[in-house]
Amino acid sequence: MNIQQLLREKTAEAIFQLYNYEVSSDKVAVNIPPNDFPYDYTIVAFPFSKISKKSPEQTTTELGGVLMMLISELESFEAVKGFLNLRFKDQFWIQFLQETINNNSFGELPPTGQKVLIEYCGPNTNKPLHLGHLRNIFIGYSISEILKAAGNDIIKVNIYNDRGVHICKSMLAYQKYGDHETPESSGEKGDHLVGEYYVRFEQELRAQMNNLMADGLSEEEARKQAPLNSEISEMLRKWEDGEVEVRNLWQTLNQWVYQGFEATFLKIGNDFDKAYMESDTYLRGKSVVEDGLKRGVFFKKADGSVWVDLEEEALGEKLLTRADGTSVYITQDLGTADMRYEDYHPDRMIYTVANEQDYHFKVLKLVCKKLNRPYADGIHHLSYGLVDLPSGRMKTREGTVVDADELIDEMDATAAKKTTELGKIENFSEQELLQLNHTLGMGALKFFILKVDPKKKMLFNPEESIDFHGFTGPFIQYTYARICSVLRKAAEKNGFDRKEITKRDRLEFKERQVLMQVYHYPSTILEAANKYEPSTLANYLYQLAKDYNHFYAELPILNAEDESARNFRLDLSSVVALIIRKGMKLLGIEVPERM
RNA sequence: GGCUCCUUAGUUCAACGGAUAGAAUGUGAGUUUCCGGAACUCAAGAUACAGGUUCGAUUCCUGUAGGGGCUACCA
Repeated sequence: MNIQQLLREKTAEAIFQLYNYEVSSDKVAVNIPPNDFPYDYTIVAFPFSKISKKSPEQTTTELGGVLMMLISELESFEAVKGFLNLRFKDQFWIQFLQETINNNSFGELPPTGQKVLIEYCGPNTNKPLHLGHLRNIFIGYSISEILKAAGNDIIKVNIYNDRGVHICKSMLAYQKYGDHETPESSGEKGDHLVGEYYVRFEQELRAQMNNLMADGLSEEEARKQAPLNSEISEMLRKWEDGEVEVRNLWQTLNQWVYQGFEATFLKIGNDFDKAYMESDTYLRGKSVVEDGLKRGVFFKKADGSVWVDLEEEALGEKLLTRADGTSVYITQDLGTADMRYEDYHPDRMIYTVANEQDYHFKVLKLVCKKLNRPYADGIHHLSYGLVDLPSGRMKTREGTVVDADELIDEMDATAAKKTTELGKIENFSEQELLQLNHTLGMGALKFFILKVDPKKKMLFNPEESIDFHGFTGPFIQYTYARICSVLRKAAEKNGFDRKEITKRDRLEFKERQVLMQVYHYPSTILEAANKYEPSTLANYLYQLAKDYNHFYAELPILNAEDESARNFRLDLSSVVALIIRKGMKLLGIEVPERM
């Protein structure tokens, strides 16, 4: 059993013994004291002095005395005010290492039997991915891996927003100005090529509007009257009617975009189990709305538009289909949700979508409930904060959007520069060097993003390149590479056999510190999974690497004072390396054996 | 305007209602011929403001100031 769990239960037992009073064990606070503290755990005993009707010190002391009798692994305790500090025997921790060194599945939690479907990425198919998508993808991918480690079955899905007005914009611009350009002929990545036509459309539209506004029209009027706008509406109509020429154009451009996206996914090490297309799900959504209308869950206004009344929930009235019968955003989501449930019957459906859509997902869940969908309660909006620039939000109009492919290339280049400067890579082949720089560049980028609590907005400054020192991915990767180096040397010298059981009778402070951090790995996985927070794991791994580096700086390993210390420290090192490798993997980050 | 989220060192991020609010970066000063110096050590530096609840508040409640988001028959 987990120590903190044990302490909670034994504390409840002790309080009952002492004062004949029942406290629920999950209300007992067990903390981990500050890092340089000589005690392992702290029980907050202030609340018990009300029960005992004695001073906090006295109550805490009495509790400590009883716990010493109830838990044989305890070595000592100390009562400071209402804080009960507990120290476990060195032997307890040594034994923990011995068990862990032979446990290949350390940190993999038992199966929950739950099936979880997680959606992330969700791009429009009219322009390339940007930094915002990267945060989304890194969070989505990492949470998937973390939930897997926590014992769940995971289905990772993408949703392509592949139809609608915005898609027609790039199509129309290509039709007008494209001149049969292709990714091959232009040498450009498909998503970037299509994105250029999207921008081109906006420029041309702007020009038309400016002319109209010069004639005295308001901006709003100009937008309505611009010829390009009616052409867009016409194209959308043709698309909905399935007109062959438009559909072919649509297919062609979208294929280019998908190929571009795939190339990016490959570079960042991302993959999906399935992709849904809104062009497939929106019709289904319409029939969901019709069905709800028949059942009286929704209502129709005089103009023919369909609404749901959410006044009771203080969310107002929400449009579900337009007066002309066409679908809106939420219509598609209703169809998509049904299809996913049919496909997989998941216990939970997670939507990784930015917090600007908090309202939308509240409504979606509520509407699903009103429709009595069996999956309604399992809907969870994994709402994350936007990535801001120093100037504020990224804006397409102002050209401040940070392109994903460019950023990835820059990270590789920065890594290459650092690697060359440090000059530790003599024996690397060209291929290995490229691989290493990409590993480090992606490690820096992913860690930079994932170390921040997803719920919070975060800031990215394009002027300053992402750091490789301090609280970073490369810091942890370096720690791993250095451990590998030590283990290699140990193997060369004495043929160190990890399976040999470590014998040790007492611990140095730094050893104990690392060991305790190792101990907390499984509970960190569980916490990260429950809170949907890769940042919890990222922070943990950084702390582990830091603790290890302190240990490494202070105590010799290969030249340890005796054989048992040497073997023990090698065991400890290899367990830390294992956790770093597995833990970073859950963040989507690889670790190199040399760097 | 209505709803909602946020405000912690110069800067970027931490802290189940618990001890002296942690890191990183930047700044200054250092690291024994020692297993990898992308590391380690030391110093200075912060809870927007005013109340309230509590043995105890960065955390919970109320108000003020400043900022973000939503408030489309866009997605």
